[in-house]
Amino acid sequence: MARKESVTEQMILDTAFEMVKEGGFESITARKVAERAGCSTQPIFRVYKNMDELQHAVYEKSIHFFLDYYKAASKPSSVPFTNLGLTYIAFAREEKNYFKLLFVKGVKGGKSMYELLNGTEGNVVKEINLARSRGCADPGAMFMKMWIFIHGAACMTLTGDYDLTDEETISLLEKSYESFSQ
Amino acid sequence: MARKESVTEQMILDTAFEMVKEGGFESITARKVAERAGCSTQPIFRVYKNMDELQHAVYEKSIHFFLDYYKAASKPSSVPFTNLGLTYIAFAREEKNYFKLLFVKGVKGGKSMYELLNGTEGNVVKEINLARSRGCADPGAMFMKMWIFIHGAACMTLTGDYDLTDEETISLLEKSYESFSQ
DNA sequence: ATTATATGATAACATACGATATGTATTATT
DNA sequence: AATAATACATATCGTATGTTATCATATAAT
Repeated sequence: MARKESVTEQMILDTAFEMVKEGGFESITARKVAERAGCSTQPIFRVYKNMDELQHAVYEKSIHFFLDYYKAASKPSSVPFTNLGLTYIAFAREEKNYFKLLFVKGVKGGKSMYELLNGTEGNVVKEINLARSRGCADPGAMFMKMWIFIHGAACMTLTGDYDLTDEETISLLEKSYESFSQ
Repeated sequence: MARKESVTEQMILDTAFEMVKEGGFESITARKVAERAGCSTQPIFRVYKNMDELQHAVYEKSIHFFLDYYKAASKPSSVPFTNLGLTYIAFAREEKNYFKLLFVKGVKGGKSMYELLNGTEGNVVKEINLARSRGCADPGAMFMKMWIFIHGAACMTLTGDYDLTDEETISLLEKSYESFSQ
């Protein structure tokens, strides 16, 4: 009875998501997404009630993107929080616009930094438990200090004020953990 | 011979600058500035060649605003960098949009974080010298570590992930300096 | 083959933006 | 008072945005 769908929700969402990588979250407009997807603006508003809905979908997809990014990069932890931190900083360097969207801008109704970090795998909890098992007296306070430091480095990569290699970053984080342990 | 000026550059700049406080840098548009200043858009483009010029003037004024803010809040340093850091974090909490403009967004052709911090008074250099005089072996590395930490706390106040009192912040910064000294 | 209907392209509407042309108001000089 | 020069308001242009109405079309069910 009905005409076959030729522009799917996946195509629209993927297109919008890709546009964020280079152009940032603000670069998503109905016309630009349509042009890049090779269609008119009509299918966008068929699938999504309005642009807010599409933006929210892109935000959610960015969350999964980060969690996948972390999963792929995660190695067995040597010093607690250093691996999570290294990945976080690398993500800020390599995926600036997604990092901004998730951890800097503070989207309306978005998830908190802790919720994002902990994810579905309980990453933060795991690291906190690791710290405890290694004799850290107050793993929660340790996480706070380490994360302030890690987030600072990540944000400074955005403005070009932090530019260390992964090896240097690892060394810096391990030394910091040691310092905060005293 | 000529008509008297009733809309001055100061009025326009002050209006635009005030608008940033609540609405952010992006809220500055020719029409909104004009409405708030009680004039048409014409005087804006008489004084400034285009909106880019006005934005740049607002950016410069924001720099002076930060430097004045720091000057007013600066106390004799106890532990190096803690006072500068406390003020920086307080500025992020109380003047979110100016903080974003100066230290997060990275304006085209804008000053680097270090340039802004050091300002006309050489604030950073003073703190580095203080650290050296107190026996710090590598004051430059100490500044880097301390500032990554301080910037992290400041950025986390923007998203509500850091919410300590000034007293707690001072204590945290002093302990961090001590930790990094080991 | 016909028909019903969702799909999507075209075009348009309403709004907001930077920027500018034009006419009017105002002021100092003559 | 007349004149010239500048400032300002009004109106407008061109563009970009979200959103929607119209309509041709493809396609599955009959």
